[in-house]
Amino acid sequence: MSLRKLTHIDYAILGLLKQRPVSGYKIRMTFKKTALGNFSSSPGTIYPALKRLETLGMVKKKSHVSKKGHELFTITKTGIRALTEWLQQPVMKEDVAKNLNLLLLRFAFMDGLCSKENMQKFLESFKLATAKYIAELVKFQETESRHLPLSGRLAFAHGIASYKTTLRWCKTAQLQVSKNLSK
Amino acid sequence: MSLRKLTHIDYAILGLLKQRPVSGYKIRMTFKKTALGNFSSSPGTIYPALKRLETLGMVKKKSHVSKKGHELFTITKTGIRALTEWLQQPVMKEDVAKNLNLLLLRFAFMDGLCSKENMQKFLESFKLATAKYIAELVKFQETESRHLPLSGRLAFAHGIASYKTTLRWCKTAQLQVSKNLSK
DNA sequence: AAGAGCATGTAACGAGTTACATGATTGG
DNA sequence: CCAATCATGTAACTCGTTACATGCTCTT
Repeated sequence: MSLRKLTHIDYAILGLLKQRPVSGYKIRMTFKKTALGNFSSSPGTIYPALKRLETLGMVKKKSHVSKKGHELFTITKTGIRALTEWLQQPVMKEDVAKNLNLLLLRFAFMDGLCSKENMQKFLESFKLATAKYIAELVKFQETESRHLPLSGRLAFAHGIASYKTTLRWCKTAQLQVSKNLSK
Repeated sequence: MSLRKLTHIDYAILGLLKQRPVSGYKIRMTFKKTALGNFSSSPGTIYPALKRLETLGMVKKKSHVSKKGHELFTITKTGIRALTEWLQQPVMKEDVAKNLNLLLLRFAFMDGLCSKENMQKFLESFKLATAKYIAELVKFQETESRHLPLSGRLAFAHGIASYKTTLRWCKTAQLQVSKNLSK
């Protein structure tokens, strides 16, 4: 029911509300001032998004704090289900290439919603997809890169270095999660 | 005149056309299959964008290759001017936080349009902005990070590692450009 | 008492997505 | 000759951006 697909911001909002109920303004400030800053914090984005989520039954107003002009939003069971489904979506290689931040956001939200096993599964497929993508990039570099001007080659090299960092991160994250798992 | 601001895709198209005249379809395939894949390659994006750029006088059809259904586009002087201005925009710290790829794209396009001195200036401010941003992230990590769950902390650590890689890249890029400058 | 910051909203606009539609050319 | 790929385009829809508008609350 109502599997109308949500936008990235919708999921980011759901993830925030999962941690604790907050107001629209708090959400805006979070998007503005924290590392989640790749999302728009403008009122014209947040408030319509909250309204959308409300009509979908994924968030609810907790209005007994009715100081007028300070409305807390809570995530509903439906919202939690949608969020969890999103978190457990398989890691696609386009995600690695185009939406890396989103993958990290998904991972960040997993605590408390996904089992450690699911987190491990996520990290493993993340790692594989990243390694595969790096291989593609390196192959391109070997064949085509000489035709690029210096700045182009350097920019391309940044991409490779960046994904290698991500690959290393996957491995350390796997270690950390498994350590946490066993204690 | 006509300083109506262009979108990111518009600039990406201009940058491609600067290298050599290509068809709309070629542009689509480039966005689809190369590392520029963060841009949409759908016809509903590319063809309207080309039309927009054409009415702005930034690209022109080179239609003597009129095999019907294969129209090459060329960049005009106006287009080159707009592209160059964009490349020489100062590096803002929001760009580092939100549009890193765009900064790299700008750098990739600089060869042939900007002087080596301008490229050096770009890299220097890029490096400073990145270092500043890393400092902010580390500060946040020290104060707030303990309140985050494990997956949140790890995701945050990815951000820091990633920007450190970018910082290192800035330095090596500076070296490469200066080497190239002296020969 | 005034101004800064908190807090919520709306309306117009532009751009990207999706889906559809068409036709030419090449390869098996 | 049929399918796949090349190649271009359009229309409906939704979302995000920008700019505006309102009112409360705290501090100085």
